Amino acid sequence: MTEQTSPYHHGNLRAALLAEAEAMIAEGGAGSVTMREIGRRVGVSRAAPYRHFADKNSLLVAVAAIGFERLRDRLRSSGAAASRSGVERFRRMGQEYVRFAIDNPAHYRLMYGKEALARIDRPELREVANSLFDQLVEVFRAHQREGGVKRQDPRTQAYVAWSAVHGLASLVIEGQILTHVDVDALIKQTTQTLLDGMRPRPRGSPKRPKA
Amino acid sequence: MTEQTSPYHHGNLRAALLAEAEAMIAEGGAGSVTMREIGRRVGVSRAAPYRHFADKNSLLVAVAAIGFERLRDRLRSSGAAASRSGVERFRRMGQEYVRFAIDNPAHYRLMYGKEALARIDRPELREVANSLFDQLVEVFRAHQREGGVKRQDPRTQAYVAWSAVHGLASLVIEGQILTHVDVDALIKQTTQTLLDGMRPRPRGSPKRPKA
DNA sequence: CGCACCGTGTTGATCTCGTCAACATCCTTG
DNA sequence: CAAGGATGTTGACGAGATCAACACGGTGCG
Repeated sequence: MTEQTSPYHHGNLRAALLAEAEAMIAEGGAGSVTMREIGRRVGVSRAAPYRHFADKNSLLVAVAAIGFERLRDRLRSSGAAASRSGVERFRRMGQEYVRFAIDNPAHYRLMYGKEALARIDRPELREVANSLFDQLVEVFRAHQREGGVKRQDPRTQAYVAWSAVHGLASLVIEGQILTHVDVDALIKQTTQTLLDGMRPRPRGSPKRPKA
Repeated sequence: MTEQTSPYHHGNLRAALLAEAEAMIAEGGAGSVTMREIGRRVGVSRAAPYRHFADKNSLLVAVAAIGFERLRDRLRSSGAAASRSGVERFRRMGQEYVRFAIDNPAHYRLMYGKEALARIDRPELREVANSLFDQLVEVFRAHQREGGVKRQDPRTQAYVAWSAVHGLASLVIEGQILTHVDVDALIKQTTQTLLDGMRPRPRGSPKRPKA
């Protein structure tokens, strides 16, 4: 396996390209990714990548899809590892979600940036993103059974929660939140607000407090 | 003023460039913007834009800044026009915020996409974005006085709310939310959840319901 | 065993871009 | 009216995305 004599055929170019692309994204953002440079780094010619990806966009879509899978798995394991309490589990997942974005800002941006990935609808992406969402829905369904949240369409709840964590993650990695702010506290505040806002009303629900 | 003889000097190129750039962004996204094409459309040479913007990125930053101003003003007037009730005002603003993004997806994306705007920190952008945020903080401050929301750092509340609406807007324009979903309902659900989650506890606050 | 074929790589060539440099126009001001 | 600055123009570069034609190597068939 020790191909020191640079064999004509790489052996596993596709995987190498994906890995290199991911590395470049982490280093300089998706904008710094170049088919030529990727080839250079992997040690192949500029056109070689085209044997594995129709075009640059396809390569980026593949990288983005990998990101979704990774995020999904990370949330899955963090959810499973959390204590039994649905609340705690929810909190934990929210935290992991934002952490993932902070740990991989450029990759995260790519995952959600339609701009970077041309405007075509890529079924592959939609699919893996949906599997992430479905996981969230499941959490709410379970949480409803525990009585922790209001009984209503869990998908709506999932969308609201997803919006909140994705929004926070996005604002943080785009530098919109002042640096001196305690992000962890903000995450907690966000998940807590969501939970409180979705908590079932004891009985007669006074829509307005008073004013 | 009817310069039919294509005068050597355009007269107001800078403004024309900004307008054209914005139009191109609306049409094909920020990625479709090209210095050469902008010049072409406006009727000047490819290098002319460089007399008004140091580089492409500067032009885009200027367009993004305009977007923030517009969004800020839109929120301002929608807030002012709303009924006196802080709750209603808040709801209205959230709705306007998401609507703005839906009405100008590519522009909105540009505003928040560090990727599209190189990674440099542009003070101009930060400033106008902050003025938007400050406005939100004010709303919470006022709402606290009315007793509509918990008394705590209003900036934290503003961040949480901003995250939620920005996240929702982002997911919608990136196509992450299934098309058949009622976005307006989702907006309402989001603002309501936030309000409920931030409502002051009557008295002894039972952190956990029971389980 | 020898060869046609397919999957992979390679180099050459084309087209679009961003941007800089040198030069042309105008307008304003002294 | 001439100097100077602002605003435009064309020519030239170098980087990139791709496509086309051609080279390598391993495989399966006769």
